[in-house]
Amino acid sequence: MSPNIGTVWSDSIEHLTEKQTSVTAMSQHRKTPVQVETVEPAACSVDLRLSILQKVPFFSDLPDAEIRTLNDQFREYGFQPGEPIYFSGEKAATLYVVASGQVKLLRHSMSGQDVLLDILKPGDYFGSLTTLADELYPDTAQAHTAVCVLSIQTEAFRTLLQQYPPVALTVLDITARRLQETQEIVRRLSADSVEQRIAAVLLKLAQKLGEISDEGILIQMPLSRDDLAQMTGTTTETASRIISQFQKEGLVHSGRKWIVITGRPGLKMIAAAADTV
Amino acid sequence: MSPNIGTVWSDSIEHLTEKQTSVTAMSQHRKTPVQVETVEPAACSVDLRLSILQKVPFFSDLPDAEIRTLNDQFREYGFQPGEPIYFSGEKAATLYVVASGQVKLLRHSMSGQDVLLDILKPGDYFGSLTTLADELYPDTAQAHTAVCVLSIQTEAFRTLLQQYPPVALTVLDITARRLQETQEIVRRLSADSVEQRIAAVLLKLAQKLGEISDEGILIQMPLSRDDLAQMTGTTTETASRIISQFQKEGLVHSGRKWIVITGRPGLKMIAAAADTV
DNA sequence: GCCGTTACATGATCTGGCTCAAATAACTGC
DNA sequence: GCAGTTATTTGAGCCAGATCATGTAACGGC
Repeated sequence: MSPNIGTVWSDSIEHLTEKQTSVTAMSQHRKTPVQVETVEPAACSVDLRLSILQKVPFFSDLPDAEIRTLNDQFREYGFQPGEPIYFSGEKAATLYVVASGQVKLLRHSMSGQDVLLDILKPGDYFGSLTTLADELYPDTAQAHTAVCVLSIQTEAFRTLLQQYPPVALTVLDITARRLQETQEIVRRLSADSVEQRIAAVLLKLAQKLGEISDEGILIQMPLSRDDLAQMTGTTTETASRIISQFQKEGLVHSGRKWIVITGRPGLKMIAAAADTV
Repeated sequence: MSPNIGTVWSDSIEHLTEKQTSVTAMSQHRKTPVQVETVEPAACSVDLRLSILQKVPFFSDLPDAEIRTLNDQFREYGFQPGEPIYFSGEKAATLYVVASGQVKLLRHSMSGQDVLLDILKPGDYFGSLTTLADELYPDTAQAHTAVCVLSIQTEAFRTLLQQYPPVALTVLDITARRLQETQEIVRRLSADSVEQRIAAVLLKLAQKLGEISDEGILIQMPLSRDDLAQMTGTTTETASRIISQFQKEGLVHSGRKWIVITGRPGLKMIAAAADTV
């Protein structure tokens, strides 16, 4: 059997915003180039709430008036970096939407090893989407940066989905897409080397959170070797070694908790390479 | 941080059907105990179609009259074991439902290694659920046994979802559930040993396709060491070694392409064990 | 019932990546 | 600016599991 193999998803970076880095034009920086936005932890303004709800892909189809109504159904919460939003095993009945900042989604193992499933950005949803079975969160959500999240009871959300079929379809699309992406991760964990997996994750993050800087594509969030390791099913040490190697090869420029991609084509080669050459 | 860890999903086997094994009461069988149902490859009867559509979780809420209408929208196809239903990379615009038999869902890697994402049973859907992006199948669907599948154009299906919001919600629930399960696989691949992964997959398959026999729970489908390896991200040899070991420990009884679970509690211990004891 | 084919088993060897360990370097708070 | 803390780097040894190799047993076809 010789099926078509290939990357199916778009991998353009055209959407990336170019931000004028006022600091260190000579690029020999040692300080993090990541711009951590300091959010008032306990409240996002009403304006922010509305603009976020509009930005949530779910609701982008809805008329403004409807969104204003929805707005009342949501509550807002702020969390500090590292703070848990909910724990795996807790009773699950709430759906969340990231308003600002980033949220980590992770699963814990008996061995103590945590696996980082995803890092969510503003507009992404998480938590309990459906009123299934036993109603316990299978994963833990944790603030990665300072975040503001909007929340709604799962039941209320489902009523809403019944009311607006197009919204339900959009939510389905997003969930189906996430399933595809997660299946690709399964494939990578089963068939690719750690080096390939790390290259792939860097490219993915660049696509998702990348920002053009004078040196290359800055992944606009704090990203430690350990985060990287938890995302690729390896150890901190190995992640560190691989990043060092990439840096030697001129593919990335990195420091403490930040990475700039300087050789996207090279990383793509590595991520896609068949071992058997 | 010390979050709650634990199995969230129900793991009962109460639903398993008990089938009177007419063959080899003395259980020293060498021939496969798996009962391969021989289906007319190119056609499932109209009755079968209706009863399948009713069984599909999507439509179980719908009144019979509606289902009869739906029936016209579906076409049916038969496939022989090993035959591809669609290939990754092909243009995707069709949604399928398994009517009878089992379907493998897999992804290919450049290295030639295939990863088995799931084995679907009657009532399960696969193919293109949503009209997303570039419309290429990211995975390959292949008949595992002789199968009969029903198919509908993705567009028609979406129209249908718009018409029946409760159906859309059910589809969403199923997709969300699959996402959860796939994330659990990611966790296992990242954090568990091969032995644990194989034990877990056996239990999962037992829950899904198990049938009580006089010896234990028979996984009612052909299941080779290679299938097992592709599901757990290991090699055929290692899978074989682990099964041999399980057999020595009295946890399973197995032959060529079949496995009976004789020690469910033992397997559960292994699947759940923290390495650090 | 025999033969060819296809799974499966198992030994021997090799290695990518994990573990353990210890030294630096970057940030933070004061 | 200094001290303490936390992230990163790098080395050395080790091991689970991959690879390579070979033998054997089950099954299907005729």
